[in-house]
Amino acid sequence: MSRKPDPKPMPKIPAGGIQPLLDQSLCFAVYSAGLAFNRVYKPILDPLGLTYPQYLVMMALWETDEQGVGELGELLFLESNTLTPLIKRLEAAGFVTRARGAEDERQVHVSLTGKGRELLKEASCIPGKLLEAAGMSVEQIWRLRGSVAGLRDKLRAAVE
Amino acid sequence: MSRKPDPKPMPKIPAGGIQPLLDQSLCFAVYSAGLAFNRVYKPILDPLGLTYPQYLVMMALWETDEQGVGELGELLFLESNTLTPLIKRLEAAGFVTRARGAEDERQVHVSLTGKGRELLKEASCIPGKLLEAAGMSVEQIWRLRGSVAGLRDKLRAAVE
DNA sequence: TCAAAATAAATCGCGCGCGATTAAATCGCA
DNA sequence: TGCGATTTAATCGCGCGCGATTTATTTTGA
Repeated sequence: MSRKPDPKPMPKIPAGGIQPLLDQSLCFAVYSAGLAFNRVYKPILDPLGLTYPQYLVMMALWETDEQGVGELGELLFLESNTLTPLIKRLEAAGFVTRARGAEDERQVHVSLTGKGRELLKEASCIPGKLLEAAGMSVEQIWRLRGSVAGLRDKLRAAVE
Repeated sequence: MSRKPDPKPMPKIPAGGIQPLLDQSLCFAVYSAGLAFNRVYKPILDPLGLTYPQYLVMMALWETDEQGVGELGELLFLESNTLTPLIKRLEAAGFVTRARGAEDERQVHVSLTGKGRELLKEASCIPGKLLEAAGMSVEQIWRLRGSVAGLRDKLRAAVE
């Protein structure tokens, strides 16, 4: 078990600044990996009638049913200007219902319909398919997930 | 130097499938990290008059001037339906010019203007700013970049 | 030679993300 | 109690990503 030598040399970043290079950028790696995930998910989610962001909302609701738009936004790091039309499309597709809160009429509670709960059965095979597409061990994926989530949290902290 | 214990237990994925969970998903980590990058870049790129995808195209051109739409697409993993309007906006902003190829008139060559080359000077400080926002060592970032790019390549290979 | 196939970019429509703003309900506090 | 401040969601406009299609050019092979 010897350490594999890094195939590319690590770039230096002097204080004066450097030329930003595409394939040396972590941001571009994350950006293009996001595109790649979308392309893997597309043929898997199309038969379910979901887009990828809609799938994320459904995941949040399968985990905890009946959540407010604001709560979903905190989980997904999205605002109501993104979530409201997305959730309306999920409602139009029959997966969720939207209802104003009784105690606080500013809030809108999003709940799964029977059809929405049923969809979880068909979705349960998705993590396995992604695991195969990623072509990495569960351990590797889990470590990478932690690193990327940590990066996200650092970046979020940097803009307050 | 002892190994830090993983704060979260690694999930099992039995063959029958499991409930997909948001914060255990590598895809969501990448998705939300992408959102976070965008939010860090916004206040940095706004003064330059660039969006984040436009900045990526400029990076590609700063590295190699005069590239075809197809070449840029291969570098950035984007198609002409995304790049054409984006590049037209860069042209309208005065950063690039577009010209049909002389030998093959189907191709459109994108070249930097003087203004576009000038912009590199103001952009050279960006990697440093991002390094600070990420709050990680250069070594950590470089390793993570490699892992995420490797994941992207595996995912791309999985959809041909 | 020349028409069919292939290739490159552009066009169109839709669903995000998000900054800015608006509308409505609740809260706070004099 | 009442009125301004705050909170919550919704609305609007713009720039991506991308599937599907179109247009223009080049390549091909009978």
